[in-house]
Amino acid sequence: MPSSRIKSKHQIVAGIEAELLKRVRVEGGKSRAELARELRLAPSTTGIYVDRLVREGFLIERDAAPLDTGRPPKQLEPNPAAGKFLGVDFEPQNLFAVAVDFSLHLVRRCHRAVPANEPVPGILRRIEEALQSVLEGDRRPLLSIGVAVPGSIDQAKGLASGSELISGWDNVPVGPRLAEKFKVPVRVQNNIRTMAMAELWLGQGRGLTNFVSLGIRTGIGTGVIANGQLLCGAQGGAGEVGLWPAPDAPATDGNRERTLETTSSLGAILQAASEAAGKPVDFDQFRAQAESGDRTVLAILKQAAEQHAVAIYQLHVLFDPERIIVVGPLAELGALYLAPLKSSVRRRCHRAPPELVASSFGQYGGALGAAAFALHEWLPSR
Amino acid sequence: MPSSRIKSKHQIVAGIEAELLKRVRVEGGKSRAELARELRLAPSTTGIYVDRLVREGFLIERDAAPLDTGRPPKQLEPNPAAGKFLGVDFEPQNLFAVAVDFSLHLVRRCHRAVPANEPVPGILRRIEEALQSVLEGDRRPLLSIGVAVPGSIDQAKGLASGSELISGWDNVPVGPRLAEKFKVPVRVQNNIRTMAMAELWLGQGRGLTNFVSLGIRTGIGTGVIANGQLLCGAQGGAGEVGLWPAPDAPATDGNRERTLETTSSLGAILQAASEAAGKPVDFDQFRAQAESGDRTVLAILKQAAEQHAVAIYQLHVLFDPERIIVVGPLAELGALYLAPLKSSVRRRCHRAPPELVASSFGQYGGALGAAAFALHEWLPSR
DNA sequence: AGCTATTAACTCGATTTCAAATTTAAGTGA
DNA sequence: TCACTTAAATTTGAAATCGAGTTAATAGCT
Repeated sequence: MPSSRIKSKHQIVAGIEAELLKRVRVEGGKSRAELARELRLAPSTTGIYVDRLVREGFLIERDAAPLDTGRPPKQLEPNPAAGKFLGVDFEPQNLFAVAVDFSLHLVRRCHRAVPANEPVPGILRRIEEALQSVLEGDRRPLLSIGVAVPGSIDQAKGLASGSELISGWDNVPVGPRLAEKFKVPVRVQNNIRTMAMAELWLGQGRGLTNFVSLGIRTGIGTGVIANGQLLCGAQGGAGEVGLWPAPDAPATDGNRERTLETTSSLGAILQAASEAAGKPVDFDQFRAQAESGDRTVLAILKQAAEQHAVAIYQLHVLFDPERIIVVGPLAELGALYLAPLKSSVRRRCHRAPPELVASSFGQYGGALGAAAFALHEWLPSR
Repeated sequence: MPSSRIKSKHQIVAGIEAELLKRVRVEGGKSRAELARELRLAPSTTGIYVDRLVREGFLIERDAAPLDTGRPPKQLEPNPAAGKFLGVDFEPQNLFAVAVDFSLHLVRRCHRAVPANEPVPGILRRIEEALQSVLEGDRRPLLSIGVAVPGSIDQAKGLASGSELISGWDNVPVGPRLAEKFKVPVRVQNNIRTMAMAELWLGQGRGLTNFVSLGIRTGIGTGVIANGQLLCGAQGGAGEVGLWPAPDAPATDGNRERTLETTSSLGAILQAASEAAGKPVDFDQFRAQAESGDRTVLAILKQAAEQHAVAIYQLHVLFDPERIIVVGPLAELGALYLAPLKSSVRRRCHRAPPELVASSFGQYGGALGAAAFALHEWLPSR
């Protein structure tokens, strides 16, 4: 494997502590011995770390599960009272925020609609306000905040740029601004990618090291986990498959180029449905019509699935993932959407088709992913 | 960053030694202090490691370069006599093999033509024979062998499978077979990916952590370096962009599907040129015709470049790489190929187009990459 | 020449981590 | 009840790594 970075002792120590906490969170009830085997550390060393984490209140010891044979292990659990993390997901029309405890269980959430064309300062204020609202209500210490926003992300500086859908979205200092207000580390990440994080740690991607999530909301993008790592690209702008050409798609209004996003995003789908109905259709109406078997609506859905299938096929042969996860409102339609999608993908594949599943998160996936991202990047301070 | 694996002490030690050697190889003349800063190790620790590597004959100390101020550092160089590595690249019609010394300098190479439809046992015999021929001629110890072959790769077992172009290419035990004959560790990797390795360590990708190489030979594939790591996919089958649909391409013979590979690989290009000429055209002839300004040939080239540009644009927005490198015979055509390619890519991009360059390796890129792969995976035995 | 500034390389006591041995806490069967 | 087995947790002495301080080697200046 090319140039894996060597870490200094301090980094290693913090990394081991973080990794221990992570493993206990992901699957509680582990013992020191089990962790030692998993991390290939000496049992004695693991003991030292675990003892410290227990002493500092991050882990708690439950009394021991019986075992067929041998001394029963003392089981470890994350201490929910150790602290909490916030996650917020902003996409042009909506703002979702969550608070999770130390074991990633949801403790609070909120949703706010955002007016179209809200200027950037207003957006930032609303993000702060939403975070404040999920922050209240318990006295656990706040440890870190994850923020999911559209566009390219400069993670080091906490800046967001270049979303086509928001004017003035350029070098917006999301990270520094929130860090100053809440006095904790803030991680900024693209919101399609945080949805992939949510899948990786809580959803359909648990235990996998190679998967692709295709997010279909106002725009279309992918979050890719390869070798267990999130792909961000050199400028934090990876995953913009919405810009891929879609030459086979039916023409939309003549001026715009035919891309995956202009022809087959949720926006494009709802617009097509609105045009067919002669009146504005929102997603709930669209869903209701689809579930009642409306032919026109189902045809629109199938048409879009056809386009998505092309992209999925391409991602499949490019990444050779273990699984491809469809994320976003369409995932909530179940077989109505997934069946035509799968059959279209299968038709294109000569070899084994990808394992294709729908996300099981609702709308809060992006915010949960942001919180999970913050949690997993967070290091127990020494 | 998700679940980075914690390493045991032994792994760390071997890893540090390998990393030190790597850095000295990539850029000679480094000092202990410089290496300590780069790896964030204590100078004392670095000293211990370097001393050991010098004692064991992997590094040699040159006397000290002057410095504006301060004690001049003892410069370190890889010891070319420490050992050598072999690399071999098999693609359906050709076999390239190289021997490199410990600092990755070429010491021997050879090329063999392989008859079309050569059965698998014959292929393996020819690979062994080519390796044997570059092995001879000096007495440095052989340390490891890298093998580049088409198809999906099971790296752990050293098996290759599933190339559409070779019948019977299924679970071929390349690694075990060569390991038994040559008694050294053998690394097997897909040959498009080894070409990316060659770029990463010796070519246009040096110093980058995010780039894409697009290889156009008999087939079309990509090798992607993301976060400094090579993407292989869950089954070692990543990068098969040759299977991407190419609906805009002109029709080839009616039966075959229109994919990037069927419409725009080197094979497809030469076939189109042959049809136009009414007689078989090989690449050297094609090249001569292109360089003499033959309109038909240039039109065929431009047509292909148009298709490649679509794929490059898609890879650009998907990976957000620092650079995209075109690899393979077409890269040798220089501006004749690159100019239409670049203009076509630019036409598709609304934002900044990718930095697009041609590989500077000749045909031995794959073999060199295989050797580099073996070298970088090799660990100084303890 | 002698002094100062600067950086490399080395030395050495303190700390971390390991591997092996020991202790602990159960179940099992005579 | 009491060995015997098994596996977790802990203890312990050895090996590794660190960080701070020391020495070495050079340039520039007086």
